[in-house]
Amino acid sequence: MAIEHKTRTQLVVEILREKILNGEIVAGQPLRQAALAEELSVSRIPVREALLQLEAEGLVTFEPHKGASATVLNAEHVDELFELRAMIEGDLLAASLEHITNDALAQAADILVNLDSALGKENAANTWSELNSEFHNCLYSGANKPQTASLVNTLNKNADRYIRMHLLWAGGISKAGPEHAELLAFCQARDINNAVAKLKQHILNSRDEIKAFLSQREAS
Amino acid sequence: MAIEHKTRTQLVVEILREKILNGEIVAGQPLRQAALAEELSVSRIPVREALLQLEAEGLVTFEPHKGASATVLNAEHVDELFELRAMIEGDLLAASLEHITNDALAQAADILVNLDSALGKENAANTWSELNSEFHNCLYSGANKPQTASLVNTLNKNADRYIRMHLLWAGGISKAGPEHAELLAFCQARDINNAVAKLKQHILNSRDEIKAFLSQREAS
DNA sequence: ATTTATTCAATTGTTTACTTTAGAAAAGAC
DNA sequence: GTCTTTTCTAAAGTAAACAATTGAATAAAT
Repeated sequence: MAIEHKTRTQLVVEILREKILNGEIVAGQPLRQAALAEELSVSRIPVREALLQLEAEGLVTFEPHKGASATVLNAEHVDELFELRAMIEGDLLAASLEHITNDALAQAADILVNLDSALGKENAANTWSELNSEFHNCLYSGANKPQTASLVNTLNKNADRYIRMHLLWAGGISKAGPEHAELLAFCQARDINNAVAKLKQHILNSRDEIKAFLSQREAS
Repeated sequence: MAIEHKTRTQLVVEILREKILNGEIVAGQPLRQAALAEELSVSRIPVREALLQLEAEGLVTFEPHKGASATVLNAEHVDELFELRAMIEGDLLAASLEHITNDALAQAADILVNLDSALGKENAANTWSELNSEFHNCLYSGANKPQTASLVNTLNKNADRYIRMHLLWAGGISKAGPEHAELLAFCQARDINNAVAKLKQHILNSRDEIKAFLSQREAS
């Protein structure tokens, strides 16, 4: 198999994205091109291109002549983001369940086992959110809607920031475990209506927990 | 008022976007950085950055070391795109009608008049699609959902390519005129359910017309 | 003392020049 | 003659140098 040559831009995107997701780069803090370039041992060009891509993903804002910074996290953003996700992912799940394979469902079940056992471990936030994405993507694998799927992944990268924050500070979305199990059961039964309803409820519940956490945090 | 300094990248984005939307740049045709740079009298860096932004908008695909090209237009793409639009714009309209002002509705009515009269004129495709966007955005102005609104605008830039193509070759979406009028009437009556249903029907009708046109075109 | 110009430094935007990659053409092996 | 290997070229990726913009600090004006 051929070695895949990643461009410096792609590497910088991945590094910066991870730093934003895990909170190492804090929201609002200016991202100086020269500083990042030196830190990562590249020139400013790949850094600029990476920042541009991250802006398209919604993780960064880029103002001409002013510079870039990680987008700020707030309650209104959560509201809109998670409602969008509930709507679009609901649609995607419905389309997927029409054609999903038993293999995909078995794989989802496997991921669920790892997901539950990830909570106590080292680096829980990172691995949990990664497995969580895998689980959901697995359930959507039958949809055959590439644009929608890629949109969902972009939205999830934004949601991920809140989910990791919440995981880190509050120990996790309390209802996620049982909700995932129930969701999978409805999917295995190909019960589209209940599966979609459960998924939307799952997303909106996490929205509520995160909003509650955020407003509590803002108060102090 | 201060003079707004647009960066070269921004200018290149606008020029290339317009060329893609109006078909001057044909789908699949490779976009050579050096050639574009010379044509627009800039260096390759702003061209690269512009291509990256257009990729984020879905108008261009960018493959490392291979180069960029305008994304290809096809029936499956239309299907997914217009269904996404129907769902998201429906949601946006519902949210908007809760708070929309009479001023916004009056403005929408004004735009509708211009829209109808634009069809016969010179450059009909460009002005029609621009006014069409304005009309829809006007109806969504009460939503207070900035992320959703910006997503809708991105999706519409993609849809615009098909709409302009159809406008140019087939003379326009046949039912658009009366549908717009009916939609506006429901909005003025603040009849959310009927307005949303009409909007979705309007979007899905244009999907059908465009798909019919595309498959007919592929045959010949 | 407050407001308006002016200078200056930090940072971004852009160009030019250099390096690397991918894919086609040419050369060699069988 | 077909298949592998090598060479070469066009294009993309990257770096380093240069130019332009912003906003703050300073100076001037009323």
